[in-house]
Amino acid sequence: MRKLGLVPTIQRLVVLEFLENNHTHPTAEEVYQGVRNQFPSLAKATVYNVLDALKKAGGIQELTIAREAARYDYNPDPHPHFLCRICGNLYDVDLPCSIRPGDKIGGHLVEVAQVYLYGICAQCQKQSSLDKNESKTGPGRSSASTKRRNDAGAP
Amino acid sequence: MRKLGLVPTIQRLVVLEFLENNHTHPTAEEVYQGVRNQFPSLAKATVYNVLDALKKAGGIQELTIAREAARYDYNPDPHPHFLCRICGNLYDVDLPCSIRPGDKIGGHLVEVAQVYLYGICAQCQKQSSLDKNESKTGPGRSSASTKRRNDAGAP
DNA sequence: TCTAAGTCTATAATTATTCTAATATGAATA
DNA sequence: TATTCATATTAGAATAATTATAGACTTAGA
Repeated sequence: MRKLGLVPTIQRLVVLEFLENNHTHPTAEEVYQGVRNQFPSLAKATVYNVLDALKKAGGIQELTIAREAARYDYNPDPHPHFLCRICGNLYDVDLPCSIRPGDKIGGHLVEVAQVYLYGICAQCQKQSSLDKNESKTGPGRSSASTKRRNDAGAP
Repeated sequence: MRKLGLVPTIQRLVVLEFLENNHTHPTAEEVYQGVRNQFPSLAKATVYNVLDALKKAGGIQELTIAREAARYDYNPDPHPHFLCRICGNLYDVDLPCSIRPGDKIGGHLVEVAQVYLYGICAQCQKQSSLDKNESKTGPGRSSASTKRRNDAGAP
């Protein structure tokens, strides 16, 4: 925490630890809910403040992959992300990126580069083909988890 | 408009025409303001509906490059975008993209791929070096246009 | 023209995020 | 250790983008 140039308060440590243990790229709200159990006095504004401070210090990164809410990644190094429009899960993706901070493109100085992919994740593809087979014999059920909203929007 | 499978209402035509003539990637609010002059009865909800319909029909694309508001691009073909954190302008960028819709990455089916770049645009770099020289001789002035909010946030 | 389906308008509601002002805490100093 | 100052936290209100709702209005096709 000190390496980031931040005063190491208990709130910051708790939030950072939560992100360290939850690589699901939670929203600020999800961080707030997840941390409330072990730290009920934590205010939601503090979650926003802490996430912002950590982001600005380079300890985490913020993802604007979905319009509804920002998501936070414990890993501050740039790497592509994949958002499933069925289940809403957000995955890290391993791909080489041709653009680096410091590059100039069309005269514009690049400081941050984000690659966001949208589609159907491996698990939901599998589920959807299972559902199709099921529907030949019995009543089907939705393959979509309702963990997050259902139509996580591709732009 | 019919090619998109949409009922060609006057509202849809006016919004689409506005985007055709304004390649600045406006927000829904900016579309609304820009169209009000020639069509004062247009409701803001209609702007959202129309933009959503056009997006779903594949006539335009929605960009979630900034957390504050979605932006809309008359060109529905995927291509990288650059957001300047000084002036807030959003630029199209010409870069080959290695990922195509239909690709599978780590088992995930990619339908849409977005590349978002954040930094300082060519014009603002120039302006900032001008300001530095100015400040040696006289009182400086901010180089930042206030056209949009000033700290268009990189994630 | 008549009708059903789809669209538009105005307004209210929702939701993520930011602001504000008071309080509390951490770091530096006497 | 007591004091001080800057910074952080809290709770709640405020803001702003977006979505939902309900009724009026168009559009396309018979």
